[in-house]
Amino acid sequence: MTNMLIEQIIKEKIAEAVQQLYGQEFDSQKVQVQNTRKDVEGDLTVVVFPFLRISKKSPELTASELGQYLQEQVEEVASFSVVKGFLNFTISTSYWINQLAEAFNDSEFGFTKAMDDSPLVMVEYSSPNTNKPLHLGHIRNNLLGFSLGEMLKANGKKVVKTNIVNDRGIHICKSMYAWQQWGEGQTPESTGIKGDHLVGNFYVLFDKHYKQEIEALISQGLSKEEAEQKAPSIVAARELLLKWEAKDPETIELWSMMNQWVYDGFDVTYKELGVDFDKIYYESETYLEGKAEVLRGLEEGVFEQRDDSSVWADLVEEGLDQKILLRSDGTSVYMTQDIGTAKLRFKDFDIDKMVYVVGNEQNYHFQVLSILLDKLGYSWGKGLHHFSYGMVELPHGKMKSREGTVVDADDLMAGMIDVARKTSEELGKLEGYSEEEAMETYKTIALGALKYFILKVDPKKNMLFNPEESIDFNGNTGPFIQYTYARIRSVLRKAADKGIHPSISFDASLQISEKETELIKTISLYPVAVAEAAEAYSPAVIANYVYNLVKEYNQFYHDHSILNESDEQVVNFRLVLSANVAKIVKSGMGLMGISVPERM
RNA sequence: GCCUCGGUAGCUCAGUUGGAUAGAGCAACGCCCUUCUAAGGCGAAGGUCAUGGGUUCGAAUCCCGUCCGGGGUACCA
Repeated sequence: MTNMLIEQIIKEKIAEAVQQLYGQEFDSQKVQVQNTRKDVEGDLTVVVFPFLRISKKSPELTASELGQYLQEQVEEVASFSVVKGFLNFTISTSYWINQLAEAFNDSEFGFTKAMDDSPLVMVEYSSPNTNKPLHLGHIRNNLLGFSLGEMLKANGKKVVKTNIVNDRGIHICKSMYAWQQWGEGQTPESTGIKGDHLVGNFYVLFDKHYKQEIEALISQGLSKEEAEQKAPSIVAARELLLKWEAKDPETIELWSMMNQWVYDGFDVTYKELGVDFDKIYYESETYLEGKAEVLRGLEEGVFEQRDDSSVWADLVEEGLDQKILLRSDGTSVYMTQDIGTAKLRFKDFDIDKMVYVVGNEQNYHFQVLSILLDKLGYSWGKGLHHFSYGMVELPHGKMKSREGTVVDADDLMAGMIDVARKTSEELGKLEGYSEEEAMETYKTIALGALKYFILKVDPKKNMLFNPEESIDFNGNTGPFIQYTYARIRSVLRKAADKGIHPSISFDASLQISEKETELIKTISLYPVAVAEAAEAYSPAVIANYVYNLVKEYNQFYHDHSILNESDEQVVNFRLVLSANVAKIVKSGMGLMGISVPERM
C-alpha cells in the first residue's frame, strides 16, 4: 500500500532514467516501489535489483545513479540514500502538507461516487432459517455482508443488499410439528419469549423426541438408518411438508403464524446489529420458480429423472458428481430454490454482479449452482460470485446447536453491552451524560468491540471465538479506535470553545516532525485501503489500516501538544491533522458498520 | 478414498505483485497522569514462519513431497 500519486511519478521517472542512463526500455509499471522501512531514512524505496541486468553495474552504483537522476528531475524528491542496494527517497515536506490539505478539503475523502451508469452489485447475506435464532456464525455473515455493501458503495458501485429467508422446508416443519404436539398453545406473548427463540425451542424439542424415538426403534431391532426414516416425528414432519406444498390451509396458517414470530424476533436482532436489506426474498416465494426451472431442464434433457421419479443433474463431465434437484416425493431441495431465487433476482434487477455471502462449507453448492444455471441457459450463471468466508470456531470446535454450544447472537450482544457499561462506570467516563445517552454509548462501544473483533480477521480464514473470555477493550480493538476518535473530538470541542476552527491557514513550508509526516503519509493511503478492501472483499484491510492510523495518532498525541502550542500555524496544522484522522476513523469504521462516540 | 482450504511468538491475528533485521495485540515484567480523555504512551522479553526438498541475486510468500488440522463429497440447509 503506497501513495499512488507520488508512487506513479517515481515509477515513470525511474523508467525514464533507466532509458536515459542505460539505453534500454523498462516498463514503468514493473518498477517496484514500496514504503521505506521504519528504521531507514526515507519515505519510498525503489528496489534496484531488477535493473542490474541492464545497468551491468553494482547495486550500489546503479541505485545512486538512478537516485541522482530523480533528485534532479523530480521536484517532490528532497533527497535519497542507498542502503544495501535499496534506493530510498525522502519526499519533500511541502508535498506531504499539500496532501493533507487535499484530504482535508475532501469531505468524501477516499470514496468514489456512484453514477447512473455505475455497475449494480447485488449482495446476498444473512440468509437465515426460520427455525432457530441467529447465532455467532450469522453475526460474522451479517457483518461481512453489510460491510461489503458499504465498501462497494464507497468504490462507486450501486448496491442492492438482499436476504433470502429460508422460510420453508423440513426444518420449519419440525418446529411446527413440535409446537402442535407439545406446544400447549404457547406464543411469544403468553411466554414473554422472543419469537425466534420460542420457535427455536420447539426445534430443539423436536430433536429430543426424535432421538428418543430412534433409540426406541433401534432397541426393537431396526437398523439406525431404518429408525431414522421411520421415527413417528420425522414421518409427521415430512407429512407437514407435503401438506404445506399442497397448500393445506391449516398448515399454511400455522406456518405463517410461527414464521411471523421469527421475523419479529429477527427484526430486533438485525436492528441491534445495525444491518438492513433493500430487498428480501422468501424461499416460499421462489422455490416454485426453481421447480419450474428444474422441470424445464428435465424436458430439455439437461437433467434426468430416475425410476423413483427424483430428478438429478449429472455433473461428471464438469469433474463433479450427481446432484439431486427434486426429491422422489417431488419436493424441492435447497438447490432447487436457489435456482429460482437467482432467476427472479436477475428478472427484478439489472444486475451486473451477484455476490453471495455464504460460509465456505458451501463452496461446492455454489460451484454447482453456477454450473446448473449455465446449463439452463443463463448467461450470468458462470458469473455468480460466492464470497466464501471461514467458520467461527469455539475453543472446543464447531458450534453445534444440538449440543448446546451455540453462541446466541442476542445473548452475545447483551453480554457485551453489560461489559461496556461496567467498564465505563468503573472508569467514570460518562459523568454528566443522561442514562439514555450513556446507554447509547455503551451500545456503541459494545457493538464496536464485537464487530471489530470479527471483521479484523481475514474473511477467508476460520477464526476462533472464546465465549469464556470477554472481548478486549484495549489494544487492537474497536474501543481502542473509538477512544482515539473521542479524544480527538474532545480536543476539537476545546478548540471550538476558544474560537479556533481547523482550517488550512498554514503554509507548505511549515516545519513538521517525523511523526507528523508519518501520519500524513498514512492519511494519504486511505483511498488505497478503501480500494484494496473492496477488491479483496475484505473489511480486514480497512480494520488494519484504521488500527495503524490510530496507533500512529496516539503516539503523536502523546508527544505533541496541540492547543498549548504558541505558534498559531502549528496549532492549526495539528488541528487539521487531528480532524483528518477523526474523519477517516469515522469513515473507515463506517465501512465496517461501526459507529464512533463523541465521548467515552 | 477423492476434492478443497489452512499451519507465522504461550494465546488471538497482520505480513500487498517474491525484497532489507518476519510485525501487532493479549497475557507476563518494568516505567510514564500538577499538562488537550491513562479505554493511552514507552521499554524489555518472546520465532527452526509445521516439515523436507526445489526455483533465484533474494522465499513466510512460488513449485513438489510429507505430517497435522478444518470443510466438502446427503432425497440436510
